[in-house]
Amino acid sequence: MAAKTQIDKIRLRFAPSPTGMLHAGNARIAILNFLFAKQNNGEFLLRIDDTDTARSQKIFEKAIINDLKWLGLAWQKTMRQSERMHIYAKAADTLRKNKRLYPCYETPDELALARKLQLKNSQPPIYNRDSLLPEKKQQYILEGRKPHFRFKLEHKTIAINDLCRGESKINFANLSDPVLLREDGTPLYTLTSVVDDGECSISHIVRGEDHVTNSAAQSQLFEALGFHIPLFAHLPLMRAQDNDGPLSKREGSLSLQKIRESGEVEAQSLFAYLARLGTARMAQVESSQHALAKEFSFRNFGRASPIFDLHQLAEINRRGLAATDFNDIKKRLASLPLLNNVDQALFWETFRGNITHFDDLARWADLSFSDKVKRELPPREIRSVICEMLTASSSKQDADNQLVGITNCEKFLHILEERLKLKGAKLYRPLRLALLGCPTGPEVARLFILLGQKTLTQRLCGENY
RNA sequence: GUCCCCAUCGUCUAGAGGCCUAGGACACCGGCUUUUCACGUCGGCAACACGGGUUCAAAUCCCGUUGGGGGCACCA
Repeated sequence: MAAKTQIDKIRLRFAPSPTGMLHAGNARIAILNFLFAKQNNGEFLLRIDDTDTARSQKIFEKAIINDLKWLGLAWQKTMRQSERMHIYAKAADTLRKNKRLYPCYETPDELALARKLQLKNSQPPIYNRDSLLPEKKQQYILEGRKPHFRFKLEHKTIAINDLCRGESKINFANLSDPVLLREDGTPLYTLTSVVDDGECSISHIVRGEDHVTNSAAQSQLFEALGFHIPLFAHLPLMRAQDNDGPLSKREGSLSLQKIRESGEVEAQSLFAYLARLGTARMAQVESSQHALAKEFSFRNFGRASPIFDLHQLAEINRRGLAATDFNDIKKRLASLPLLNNVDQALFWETFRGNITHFDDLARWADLSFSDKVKRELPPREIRSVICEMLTASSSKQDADNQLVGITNCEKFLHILEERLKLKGAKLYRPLRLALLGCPTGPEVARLFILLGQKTLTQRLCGENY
């Protein structure tokens, strides 16, 4: 028995169905699988669960792969269930031989009606195994019906150990025998997933708690097919902020593609947020994949379903950006307008602490370098002193006071304070309005360096000075 | 309807009977620092859903109520 759960290598998978866009909830599950595999030097596989040919689309598959790459996930192998149909047929044969697969003849309408009736009578809507009755079966066959096939669950009660939820009991009498083959002979998820997980020796199945009953039924299927049963971890589903229901059932605003295209969140920030949502470390600053993998543990996660909070995410994003090195972002910086002739490293150093989203940089670039921005010259008394000083500092004789380097700029401003007998907002607000046309922003000394003496003189003293 | 899971500050959570007049992080508010934002620092606001038990003692255990999430497809 011990051998049944023996794990030779940690191997995880993320298995989306290409029937729509990935949303933040899917991404979280993908990330958690990835991190656990990474932590244990295991493998991480991507499996496209495209057995539902009516709903699966190639464009969704591409979008999913794009989204996962954007998030920074990497995987060893990509599989497609549509390419493995012969393998599922073989597995079905095995089950038939073992008398675990039996034909059923009810139509979808009949089944739906039966469920409705059961609910009305306070009964759980469980399949009643009518097709197992010889006389019913006989009658159905005489009617010329084509069968679909169900897996016969053993009706027993077992204890399941879930890495997230701990021990819980499951009574199989409360479950319907799952349909494994459609009337047209094509296999369903319950079968294909187990066959693939078994054949790939998946060690851990990490997914949302909407799968708990699936996992129970599938554990019997793993056994019936002679596979080791993987370890299971079912995480509480994320909820949306507006409490408008679970993410797993919703599309739209929280689709990864939309989040990505909005440009409001860095992939790394989203990754870190989703990796820790539901744990007590949600807002930690250190967020490299390495660090996240190292600290990962299923025990860290609460059992209640957490809310996806955009404000919290924005805060993580802001702090992440403030800590980002120029080298890690210079490629994207180059795509911003107005920065062609600008020292971009300097620009980044100047503004990285003043942005929440990367796109905020466009506004700072505009305020810094655009001719169209309205800026106000400082009042005359400030202007006259500062312009005198600027002229002096630009002369070669006064090399000591030239506006090069942050120290010199700070020194310059302190002298200005003393000469004008002005401090704080009284002095700096007018300077800001003159330099950027905006009363807030980075240190004025930094702006001095960024703008350079010529622009500085123009904006503080006017064109004709 | 039924089965499973859950219930602590605005948010994510710590808490496995006395260490809890409930801790942390983020947000928020205020002081300091300061040249604005930020960073830093100090402080503040702020929660055990409700009702019954059990116990010398309950956020913690039990029961009920209420509330939330999930499952109950020829979807995945």
